[in-house]
Amino acid sequence: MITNQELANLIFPNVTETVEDLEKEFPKRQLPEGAEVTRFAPSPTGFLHTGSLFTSLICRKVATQTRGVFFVRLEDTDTKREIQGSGEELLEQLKIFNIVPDEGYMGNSQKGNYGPYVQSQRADIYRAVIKHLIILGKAYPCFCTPHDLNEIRARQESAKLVPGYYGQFAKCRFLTNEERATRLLAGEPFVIRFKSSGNHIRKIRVHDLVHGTFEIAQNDQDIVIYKSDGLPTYHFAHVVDDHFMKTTTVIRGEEWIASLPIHLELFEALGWKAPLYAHLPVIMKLDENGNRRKLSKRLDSEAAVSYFLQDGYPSEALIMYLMTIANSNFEEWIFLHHFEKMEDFIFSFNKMSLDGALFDIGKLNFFAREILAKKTKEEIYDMAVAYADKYQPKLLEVIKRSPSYFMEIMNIEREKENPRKDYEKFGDLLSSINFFYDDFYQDLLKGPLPFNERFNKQTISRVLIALKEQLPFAVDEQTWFASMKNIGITLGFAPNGKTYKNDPDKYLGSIGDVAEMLRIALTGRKNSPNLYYVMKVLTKERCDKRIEQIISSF
RNA sequence: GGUCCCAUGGUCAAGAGGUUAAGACGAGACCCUCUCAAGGUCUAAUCCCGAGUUCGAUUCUCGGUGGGAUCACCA
Repeated sequence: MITNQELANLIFPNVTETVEDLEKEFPKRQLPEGAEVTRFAPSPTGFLHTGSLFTSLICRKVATQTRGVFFVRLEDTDTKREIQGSGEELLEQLKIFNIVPDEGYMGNSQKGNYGPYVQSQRADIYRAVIKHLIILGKAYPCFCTPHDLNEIRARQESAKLVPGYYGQFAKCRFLTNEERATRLLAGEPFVIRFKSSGNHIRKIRVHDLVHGTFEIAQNDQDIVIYKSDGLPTYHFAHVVDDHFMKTTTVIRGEEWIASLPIHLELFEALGWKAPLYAHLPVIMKLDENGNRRKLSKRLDSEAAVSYFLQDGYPSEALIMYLMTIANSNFEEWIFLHHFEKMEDFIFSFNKMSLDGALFDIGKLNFFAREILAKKTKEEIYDMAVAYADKYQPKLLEVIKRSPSYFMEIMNIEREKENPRKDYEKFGDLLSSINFFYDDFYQDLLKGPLPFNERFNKQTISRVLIALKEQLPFAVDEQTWFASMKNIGITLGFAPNGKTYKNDPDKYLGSIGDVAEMLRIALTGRKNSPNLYYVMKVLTKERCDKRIEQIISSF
């Protein structure tokens, strides 16, 4: 007769640490009343997902608000899917969004007393707990091959039964310890399964911070907790880690609700108190058939946080947008606070909507414009340089030609009550300001200029020559504009659009046409910020040269 | 398919047993105007369906429908 203890020793001969030892090693945290311990637990399988940013944002917020702890744990038990370096990348990207963990995995180091925070370094801990479960008779080795498993599944499907490894189908749970030992000794590959005592006919009540209380079927699957590669599965690692790391609130995506009964049963089997759970709605996207689906990293560029970084969105804009999804009262709050100090907003789980929001890039753009409009020219400069340095060398080169010139450009109609709101991301900055730079301006001249065809070249020349005499370098905006108007009138243009429309035969055009000629001559395009300021920034020398060049090209 | 979650304009959504059913983004119109952006004013647009409870249901209950998530030695 082989006891569970003997079986456990046979499987894990070198594991001497017990669960009690571990409990001593990881005592209760000393934290203020009401402090919550949250965690973000990504797998290093690629770049940061927008949904993960959302989750980690809320984890950070909840911990900060309650003076608790937010830590990061790297879930790298799937060695096949692991992408080298992506753990560090994840951390870096979180930092860009001001989401910095208090402890845990920090990229190249680890911080805190509840580690290690990388699952592949916790093998001894998992083994100790599994050994404990085997001794308790709540876990057993399973020798079923993928082939066996497929067979079971096929039988269940044809009999229209719930698929899986449970009850009578869990063949290996009925093996005697002698049989187990014999096969183990023979070197048969195995996994360890949890011996479920649940029944899916029975329901359990579960509590969720977002969804409230609801009923769900008990788990009855003998899930794998220890893989043949010696690493735990997610379910088991979650329970063990969040227990020993003293997580109070597990905040994760809604896709985990279905496996909640497994986790709860595991906690119970180990005699541990389960944490609070908050299952967040997933961010959705409309597919080509008009159906909603979860943002997919493979199909949707906006699923990867790096997409927004590459485009040069201000990081605050994405966070602000995500906060509107997180809490329905946030938007009103941030309007009231003029898009500032969003860290002062108090997040609450019950202000969270229950169905996943469609990702709305238009709304993100709106926040981005608001945020950039609020920045000073110095801030814009710093942000632009940081962006360009990483993603757009050409932009960096242009900015560095003269930081002060760049700042003047960016400062047009900025320092006022209602600043311009035409920039939303740095990715398209260069194309909107390039005409301020002579080399780009010359490139623009290579194409046809968008002069109104109603006017011939003589007329345009006459207008430009006259205006050139009155460029606004010694006068204020009103004075200059009045003088442009006068020049226009002298040359046969109506003082405003209305006058022209009422009597189109009497005039060559309106003052708008005059301004347009000048604008095209100076900028190569029909739209630009206020001409007065554009000219000021360009300097008299440049304006003169450009006008002369246009006239002589006719 | 089983199980669970969800359901107010195009999107994000507030809302209470009786409301003209907020607000924001977006769209459209007008004003301002040298164009654009901004700003101002205005407009259009929503309670999934069916029963039940009730004097009264978009709100409560049930059923349907629709959408989503999940059913691995992945997390």
